Amino acid sequence: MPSSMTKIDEKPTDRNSLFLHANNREKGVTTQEHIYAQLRDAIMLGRFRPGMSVTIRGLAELLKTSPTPVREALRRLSSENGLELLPNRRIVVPRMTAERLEELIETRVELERFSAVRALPFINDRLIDELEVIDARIDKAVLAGDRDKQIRDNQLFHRTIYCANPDNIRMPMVESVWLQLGPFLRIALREMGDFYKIDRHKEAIAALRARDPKLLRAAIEADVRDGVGQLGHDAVATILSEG
Amino acid sequence: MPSSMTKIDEKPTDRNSLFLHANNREKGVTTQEHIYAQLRDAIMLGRFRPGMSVTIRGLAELLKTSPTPVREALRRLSSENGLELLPNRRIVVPRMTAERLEELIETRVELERFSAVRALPFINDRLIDELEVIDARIDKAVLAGDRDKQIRDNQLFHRTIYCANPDNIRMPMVESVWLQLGPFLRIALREMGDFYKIDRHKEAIAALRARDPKLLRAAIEADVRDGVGQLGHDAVATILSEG
DNA sequence: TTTCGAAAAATGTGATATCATTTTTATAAA
DNA sequence: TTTATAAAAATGATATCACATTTTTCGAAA
Repeated sequence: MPSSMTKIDEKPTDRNSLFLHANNREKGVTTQEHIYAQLRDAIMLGRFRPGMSVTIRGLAELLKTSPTPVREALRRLSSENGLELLPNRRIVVPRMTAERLEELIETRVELERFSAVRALPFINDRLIDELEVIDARIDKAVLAGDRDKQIRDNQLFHRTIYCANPDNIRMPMVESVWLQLGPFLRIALREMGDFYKIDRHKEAIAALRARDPKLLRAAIEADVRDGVGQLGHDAVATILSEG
Repeated sequence: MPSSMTKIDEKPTDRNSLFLHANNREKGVTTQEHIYAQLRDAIMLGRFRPGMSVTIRGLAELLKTSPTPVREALRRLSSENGLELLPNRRIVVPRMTAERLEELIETRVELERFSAVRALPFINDRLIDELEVIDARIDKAVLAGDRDKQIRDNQLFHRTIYCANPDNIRMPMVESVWLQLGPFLRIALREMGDFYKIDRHKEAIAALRARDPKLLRAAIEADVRDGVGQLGHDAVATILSEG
């Protein structure tokens, strides 16, 4: 486990506990954009535990800026349902329920299968080669136990496929689902261990090479379900009770 | 045509042209929330023409507030892809292309069919009665030529179905698609006239009463396609060239 | 008339101050 | 010890100011 996780593990309800690199942002990127990216990344990688609350001032202090850009970044993240603005104006990481989890998974399946098929006409061999490079990186990350890289490159793999369609308007929706699964995903991956059964990515690549929509749909669905869907109801209950 | 549209028609690229009631917001609603709702409503109802640009200060003046809450509202709307924040920091209403329109329609079909079916287990007779009341209101609005009411109540009809599922996480995505269709929808409705072929809502209601998923999917798909999908390619081209 | 360039205006971004509300803390009573 | 209550602190919301960048304006040169 990376040492950067310890603090959160100690006091689950503590806010503003920690995250990555504080302020090494490129030129031309606004503060708001930078904060948004940082927070989004942290949520995606499961740095924030469900139920945890954050404050504008706390984040501003942590990221060495004023409340204004933080507030806008939070507004965006809540628009994408990565954070929840409670009626009492408190900002929390949404809690997971078995029902919500199922909705998220089924929605991932629907959106991503469809997006893959809609991208198919735009797929070329160069892009498939690129996908194989990414997939190789994922395999290496799994072996190395590098969860962050695994999660990030897995998303990159999917994003690369779907965005082959230049007019794809579902990408923000897919990203929103990923964001909502983020706080849960980290815990799930820990519980599940690394028992990756079959490499669905290789199935997807084969389907893309064959330009076969049905195979592609099946591969994407299988991959999504393998990711978080395969958890038995008992395991889900265990994880849910935790956060 | 409501008189409230004239200004925009006169000078299509003018910004901050007009909208509804300026400041009659309920107590407890924050300024940002109010502005967000106003702008969202305006976009949904096609008050903003594709390509039109808005400014923070302009909207702030128009709505009699400071730039701060306006910026946050705009941030939210761009997160929902109802507005576009250009790299040169200008804020514009996205333009429509034939490809994007097709993506939007197909995504509506996928999302809404699925959401309807996922709501089916939660449907009760009281809710179906409610739907019939809403549908009657729509019929009346169509006859009266009240486009605003037609659009609003049509959305309410769909929302009422999908939100019967208390864990539905696709509603924000559906609303985002509606938002993106907004600026186009108004023009499309004007071009198409009122030739509503068959009342798909009544088909949907029948399917709900029968608790029949297949019928429901078919009815929802037909309704969505009737809405904007039925436009021939020529008509689309005409409309697109306009904005 | 068109094109170019500098001044002026407009605009987005971010920091700070103020206010209202909420949360927390501290103190006292049961 | 627990509960209730009031003071204190924290927090979110908004307005305002300053700054950097972009856009527009306007006049001179081609």
